[in-house]
Amino acid sequence: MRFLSSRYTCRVTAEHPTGSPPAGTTHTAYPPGLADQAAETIRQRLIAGELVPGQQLSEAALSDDLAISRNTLREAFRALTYEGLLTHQHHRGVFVVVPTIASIIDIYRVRRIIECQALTQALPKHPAGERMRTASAEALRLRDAGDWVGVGTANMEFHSAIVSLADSQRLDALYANVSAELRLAFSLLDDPEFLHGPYVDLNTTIDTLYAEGRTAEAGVALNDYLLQSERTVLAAYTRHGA
Amino acid sequence: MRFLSSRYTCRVTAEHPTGSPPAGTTHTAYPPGLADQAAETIRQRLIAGELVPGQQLSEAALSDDLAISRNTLREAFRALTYEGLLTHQHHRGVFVVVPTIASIIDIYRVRRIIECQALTQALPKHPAGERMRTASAEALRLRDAGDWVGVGTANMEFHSAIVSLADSQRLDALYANVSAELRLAFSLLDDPEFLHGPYVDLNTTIDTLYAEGRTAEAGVALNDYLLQSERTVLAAYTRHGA
DNA sequence: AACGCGCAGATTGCTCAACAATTACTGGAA
DNA sequence: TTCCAGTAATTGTTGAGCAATCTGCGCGTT
Repeated sequence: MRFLSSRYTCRVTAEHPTGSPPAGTTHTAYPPGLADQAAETIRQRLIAGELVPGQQLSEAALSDDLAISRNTLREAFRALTYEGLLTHQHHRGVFVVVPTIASIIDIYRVRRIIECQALTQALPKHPAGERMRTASAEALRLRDAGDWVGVGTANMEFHSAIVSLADSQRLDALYANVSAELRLAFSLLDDPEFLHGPYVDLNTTIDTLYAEGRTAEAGVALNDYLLQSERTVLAAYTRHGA
Repeated sequence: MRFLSSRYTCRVTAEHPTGSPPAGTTHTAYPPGLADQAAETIRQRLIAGELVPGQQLSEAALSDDLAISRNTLREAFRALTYEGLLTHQHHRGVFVVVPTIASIIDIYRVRRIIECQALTQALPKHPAGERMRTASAEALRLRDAGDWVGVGTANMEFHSAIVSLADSQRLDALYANVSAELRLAFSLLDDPEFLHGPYVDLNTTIDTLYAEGRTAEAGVALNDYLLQSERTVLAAYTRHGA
């Protein structure tokens, strides 16, 4: 079957001589396409809590609801599975991922390695610094307003900004996935004040440390931050599971 | 459309009470399924050089060649696109990714952050240490045999082992993707001796530093290693592109 | 009552054929 | 040559359909 390889139209397209799509962003073209739209819809239903961890997603029901064909929905499933939000069991169907202790530990391991390194090695005056500032300020504001779920999203934006200090599309994409998966775990715990409240002040601390150019100190502060957060989440998880 | 959400069979399956598939490994069940097989076949054709960067993959031709339907092939495309090996342009088709300077810089940025941190924070006597040892020995052996492409794969295995020191499935998966993409760039350059030769000895150096528990020194050595490798690759790339 | 067995019923895996939408190609006309 | 149709080819998406597999239920046996 080797000899068949010449069958594909082997024109090395001159359209993207060295350019080609960034290969690290959306991976899809400008008018999104139904499969991508469906994936986005499912993503938003996940963060809205309409789909809960462990729930099965029936192809027939969902394709009917989204008004797309089963084949198209399957493509969306494939994408979301690779993002870590759904699992696919052969001949059984796709399910919303249920976060485990192991996956939470894994996620925090990833976060410590990437976030701390990004912060420690960050260049001063990086554009993402502004994102950090506004996110931490927003978290502060929403905490005083009692909007704990808003605090959660602001927190996530803050950490996403930290990762983007590293200037890597691939790390940004990984973190987006990891972050979405962690949100699933939080939704399972259902105590946003306890999960997000204590870290608002730590955000501003890290924020100002970076602004002052003390990135090394900011890095260790963030490490402590994440270790504490991990302990909290795991404690809540085991308490909740019992 | 909110009220429709109850239409899906909302049984929280008791089959994976807290377990569920690891969610970080293959994402698919035991008998792989045609789409996954097709994705694997395409992957191997990529590393075999049968598919070159920039080449278009026609749905009709490939589905015919692989003896699967277009829809199934599309699922495979979706997967490979998320792995960073293919790009998808709306209404134009899928193409093998052509590595750019920017993507190479990005990949090395990821590698420095993850590999160095994994090595620096590595625990002693980690099982992956054995993988490092055998991989670096294999690279040494293959270099003396003049098998430079073999040296390349041994090198990749060595670095994959370093990443697995961090004990994170997600980092392992990310590194697998990044590594495959980098292989694409190497295939474009087509000078394995120049690209892999100089690093065989550095592998053993890092290897022994880790074995002696001097992880900090190993980490900085790896950092220099990667910086040098990046310079080499970028130089070859610009030379080749001109 | 508990356990195993087997048979529908439902769901997934995959294929095929078809059509709309878009892009690529080809052949003139200016 | 350049521009601009018109045509061909490819992708996007659908819907039906069938085989393979899983699920659940009833039934008989112990």
